[in-house]
Amino acid sequence: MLEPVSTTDTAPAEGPTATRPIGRPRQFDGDDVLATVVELFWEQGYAATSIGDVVARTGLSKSSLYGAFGSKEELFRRALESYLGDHRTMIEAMVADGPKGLAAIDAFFDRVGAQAGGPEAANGCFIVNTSAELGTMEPSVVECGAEHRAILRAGFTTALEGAVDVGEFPADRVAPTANVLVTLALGLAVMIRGGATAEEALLHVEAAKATLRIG
Amino acid sequence: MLEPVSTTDTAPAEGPTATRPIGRPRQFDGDDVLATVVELFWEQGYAATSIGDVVARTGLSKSSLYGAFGSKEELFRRALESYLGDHRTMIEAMVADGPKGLAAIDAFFDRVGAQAGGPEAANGCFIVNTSAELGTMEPSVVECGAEHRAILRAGFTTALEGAVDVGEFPADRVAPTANVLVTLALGLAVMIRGGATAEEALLHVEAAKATLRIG
DNA sequence: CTCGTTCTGGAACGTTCGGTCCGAATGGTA
DNA sequence: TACCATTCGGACCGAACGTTCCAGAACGAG
Repeated sequence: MLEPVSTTDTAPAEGPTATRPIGRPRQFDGDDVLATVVELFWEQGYAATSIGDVVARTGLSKSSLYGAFGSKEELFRRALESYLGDHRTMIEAMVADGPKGLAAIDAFFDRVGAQAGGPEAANGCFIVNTSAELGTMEPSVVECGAEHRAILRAGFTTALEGAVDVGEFPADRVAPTANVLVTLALGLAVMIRGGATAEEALLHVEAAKATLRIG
Repeated sequence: MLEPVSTTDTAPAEGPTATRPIGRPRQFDGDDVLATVVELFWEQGYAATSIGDVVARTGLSKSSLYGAFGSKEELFRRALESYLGDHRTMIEAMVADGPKGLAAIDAFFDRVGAQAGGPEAANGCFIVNTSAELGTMEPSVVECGAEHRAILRAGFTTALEGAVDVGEFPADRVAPTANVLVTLALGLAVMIRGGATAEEALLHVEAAKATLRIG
């Protein structure tokens, strides 16, 4: 993951001078396909999603899929990385562009809570679902989960430090509170994925937000 | 689930006077088998566990399994219910017999945290894993998850009320804090299942416990 | 002991799985 | 235009899946 550039794995080691690939060009965009595949695995999980499902959803043929991604396992890994990248970008954007201090954290949890009980089933967080499904079977998934938590922790820490700056929050409680917020985010994700009603989810979201303000 | 009595589903409607079953008796105990099956599904998840795995682990033959439980789906449902029952019993026992007040909550989270990074992989919570894997696909799983949260909420509420009685905790914060603790419990479970190191898990456990004492 | 009923082991069923293969199609290059 | 590396669609593969079936074993009742 050196460059976030669109690549499908058969990209023939593009040198500094972008060499035009020879032979018949791909008829699909690898990143578009990956986005569709993320949706699918996110909804159904790894084991319950067959290559046939992927073929049906993407419209590609099996050989195109295997030519571009190698195997179901690799395809899944790529999907997970893609999701993680998007997630990181989103968190960083919220911290940088959104409200500051405790309001930033409110905004995050409101957004999480807004998923619950939607018309189409709410799927929680792809990484959380995958961690729960596969556990420690796949080292890359373990690493992905750890990085996911690190991203959340960093975002919460930055927001809490902003809150400290404006006197909203005691400085000595930043680190433990960031950890609590990470755990709460994971818990809410699994709760929403599990079909909690919007009311129940909202209750937990409000309780999480209230936690920040009793110092 | 009227009686927690050992039944496998082909029990011929045992009347008030226990009628002796006719024909060849079972050569296994349904509850023992179910306990083994819980382990297996807990470790591997629903979709990744085959009937062949169950046969290998239990030592039963396929026909015995199908005769007693009907299908993979029913077997899984029974396993989940069995786990939920054990979980309820354990929580109620902790509340009734263990330390009181905030110390009861400490004990719970210490116990959760102690799982992390063990020699054999820590599998988190079977119900949490299942909720994350299956989402809302199966209504009985949704219901099971909701009841799991209700059990936790009730236990935490009782413990917090005990803390209020001895002046450890403000009465007006019992309900929201119980909800926060439920969310934290789910979050920790998925984190541990995902292979978090013992250090990271302990950090989050301590942060969770600290949350209770800043009022 | 014999009968009736149930359980057991293992073979067998049709389906679906992840993955491979190959001939036809494609489009850039010369 | 002819060439050629590559991709595409779809048939195909062996293995594994969940489930069913059946002949024989096991036991209680008569």
